[in-house]
Amino acid sequence: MKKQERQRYIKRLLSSKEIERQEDFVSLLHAENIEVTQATISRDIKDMQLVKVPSATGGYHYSLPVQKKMNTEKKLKRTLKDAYVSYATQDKFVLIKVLPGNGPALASLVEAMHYEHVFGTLGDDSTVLIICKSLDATLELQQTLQRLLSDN
Amino acid sequence: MKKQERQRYIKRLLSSKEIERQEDFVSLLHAENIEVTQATISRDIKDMQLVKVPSATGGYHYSLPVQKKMNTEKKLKRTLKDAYVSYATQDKFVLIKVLPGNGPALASLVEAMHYEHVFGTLGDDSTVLIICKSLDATLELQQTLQRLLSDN
DNA sequence: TCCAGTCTTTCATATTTATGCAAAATAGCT
DNA sequence: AGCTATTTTGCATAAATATGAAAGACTGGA
Repeated sequence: MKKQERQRYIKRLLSSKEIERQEDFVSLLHAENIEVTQATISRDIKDMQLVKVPSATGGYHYSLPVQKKMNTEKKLKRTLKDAYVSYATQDKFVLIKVLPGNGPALASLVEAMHYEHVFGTLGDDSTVLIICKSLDATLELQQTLQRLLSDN
Repeated sequence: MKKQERQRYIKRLLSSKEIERQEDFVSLLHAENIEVTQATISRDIKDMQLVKVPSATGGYHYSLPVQKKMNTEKKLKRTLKDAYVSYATQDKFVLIKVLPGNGPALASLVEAMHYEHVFGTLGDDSTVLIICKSLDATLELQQTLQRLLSDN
């Protein structure tokens, strides 16, 4: 499946870069040896229901749809609350201990959130490692997680 | 304040109609005797961080920003959970009883959600009345509220 | 009141996005 | 494989959106 694979790439790009224009997708995909035109990207965006969000800083960037984001956050919250054991941070890392078996699920939910600040995520049976992009980012992520854990 | 007032109108329009293009704002505002050009709307949209969402049905429509929506829903959920007493529906109405003092807050949160299906909302000290646009709409709203009440 | 600074709007247009249509690719059949 | 139906894509361009620059409106002094 060609289209699906491309859309997977698109999702990945969403989380890794600030994408301002559809042409950006075209070039970034080009860099990964995927050739498409802006027209196709426009249709992908419609398919995937991505939105172009005016960012606080004055620009624009594409982002996941509202609905999906809400659902994912909901699941993430539930999983966190259900499985959370403890966490620790060091440098740009956040390490979350969870009940056995919950690591992969939690990791993939964190990934699905496409957090701006997260560089990568990795989950084994009972541990999730989140690598942030900076120290500040780590702090922010920590707060986000704390919020999810504490709030209704 | 001219701009702010206009932006207030824009928010109201958001909830009452499916707005597909910026020009739609221009005409709808024109109908309310507010004259603006598309350029201004474009800037308002940037200011207000509205997004153009590809809807499931194939079209597009403008909508409130992700962040705001998530925050509002969160508050709504909390308020519902905290203050909920009972509810009943009849025709296109949903009547929610809440603990004294919580009506206005709940009503304004419901309004802030700009639910597609809601025609109007009204809250006194301990009651919120939501008037839907159709019977189906009423059903949907009921489900939405139920979901908010029951889920984590 | 008059002015300087700030903010807002429009006009004109550049930039970006969406889409009709034809071609190409893909998937299902037999 | 060979054929047909369906899906996906690119091209060309229409449609929609964003924005520089100039003009207009508003603000708080002097």
